[in-house]
Amino acid sequence: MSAAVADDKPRNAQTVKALLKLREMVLNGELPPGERVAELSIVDRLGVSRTPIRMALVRLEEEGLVDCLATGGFVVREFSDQDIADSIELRGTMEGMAARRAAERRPDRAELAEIRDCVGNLDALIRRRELSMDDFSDYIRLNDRFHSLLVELAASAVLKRSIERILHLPFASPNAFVFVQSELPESREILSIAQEHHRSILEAIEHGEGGRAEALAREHSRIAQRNLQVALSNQQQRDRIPGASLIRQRERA
Amino acid sequence: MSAAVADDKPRNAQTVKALLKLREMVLNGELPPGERVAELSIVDRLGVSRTPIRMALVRLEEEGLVDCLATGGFVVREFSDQDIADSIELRGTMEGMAARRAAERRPDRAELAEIRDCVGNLDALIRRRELSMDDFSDYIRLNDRFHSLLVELAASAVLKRSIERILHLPFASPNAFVFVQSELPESREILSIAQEHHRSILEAIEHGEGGRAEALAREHSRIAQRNLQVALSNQQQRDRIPGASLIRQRERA
DNA sequence: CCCTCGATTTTTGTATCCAATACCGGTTTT
DNA sequence: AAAACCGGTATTGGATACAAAAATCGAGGG
Repeated sequence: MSAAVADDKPRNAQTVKALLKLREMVLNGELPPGERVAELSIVDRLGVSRTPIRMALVRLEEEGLVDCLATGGFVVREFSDQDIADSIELRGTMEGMAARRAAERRPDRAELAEIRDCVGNLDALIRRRELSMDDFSDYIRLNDRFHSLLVELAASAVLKRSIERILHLPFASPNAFVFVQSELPESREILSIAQEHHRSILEAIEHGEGGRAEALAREHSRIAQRNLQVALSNQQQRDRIPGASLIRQRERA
Repeated sequence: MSAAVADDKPRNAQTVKALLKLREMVLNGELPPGERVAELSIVDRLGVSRTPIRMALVRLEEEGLVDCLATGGFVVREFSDQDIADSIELRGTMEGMAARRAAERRPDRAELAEIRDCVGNLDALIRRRELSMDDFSDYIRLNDRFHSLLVELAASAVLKRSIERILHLPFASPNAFVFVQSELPESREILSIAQEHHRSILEAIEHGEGGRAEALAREHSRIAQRNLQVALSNQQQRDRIPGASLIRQRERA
């Protein structure tokens, strides 16, 4: 019998630790945009040697979170509002392709079971009278699941990789701005619209309607675009710095 | 006066050397798919120490050319014919987005000058009676340039990065299969069709017709799909191994 | 004959070491 | 006073050292 509990110590523990921590530090602004990332300063902060930190930095550079300085070393990349909007649009485009591919593949009932279940759960969630904070985190989980399953249904490894990579960019994830909705009076309506999208995307896939599936997935990503706009104007009202980062708001999520 | 000749010795020369060489070795099959990449074996072959090799491998893993083995180390990734087709489709999708974005941006004459020039040169090239091998390499250069400029016109850093990354995948580049055309009797006709696409994509951008530009860019990528099919059936005729790699053919390019 | 187990030998992941060079401040010079 | 110069420090890229894990291979047992 296998005695292996979840004591999974990956062989490259230090590197993944550095990668996860550094990514988090960049995303939540602990390492401000434009700041040079001195490896030594990270060494004391994380307690791992330079080597895994450098590996992690290379990965982050490929992901696009840091830039490789010509003179050597890395700086935290600055993301303009336009960059964030572009990421969302690109995600929408690629998820559109995924939806079309899924529809054209004509998956059978078994393959569709999970995503149907997911949509069903979302339906049930939305139907509740009041939406507590727990409900919102459930929503985020289910929403994430829907998007993952959609990509899975496209059955394309390269598409999957490309989409997953872009999700690491700041605010590109499908629910990066759900926390904005949760504060909006029309929150429930937005969720209903999104859920209507989910349902019809699934329907289009079931019917093999590739074009419709694609168009809907793209339209779906516009919700994120709108939430981004709201977040930006909220922030603009709060402090008068126009294009500044959204990091503060995000911490509440 | 600046005495600096092109003695550009980048600070990280070893790493880029390892990256370029390793990428080439993977792409031309010197490192066959499925083979584990032992760092030591690379050390003697390239004459650089493990550290830069390791960096390069991490980058290649992010690019998708090698996979990170759960047990540790890297293996050359296997690309199925479907993977190659998917890469082309994804490139077409993203270039479609680029074309639409370019059209919606309404670039002015100055911004369009280069791509117009490029299309003009392509026109002149196609009009020649006979196409020599030199002409074909000119075509490849100009075609590459057209696609780069298209992405440039979209003015989206994140889109640009995503497209450039996928171009590193095997046979994903816009002219990966032009060498197939060059052997085909209908070669000239295919080039004409492609050029017609180039012209109308530019026209759509000039007129601000985003949807048309997108549709055309996508259609344009179908040429690559067809060339892939031809290459595959060619190879299937030659040796009877169905899904085998296209590497042999590529070496002639 | 095949399978299992164990010792040997690679190979990896991480830490450290070294040389080169970019950065910073003070100094000098015009 | 401003700009160029210079020297010291800090930091990076690359090489190496070392320990732990994994593949390899052979012997022994079923």
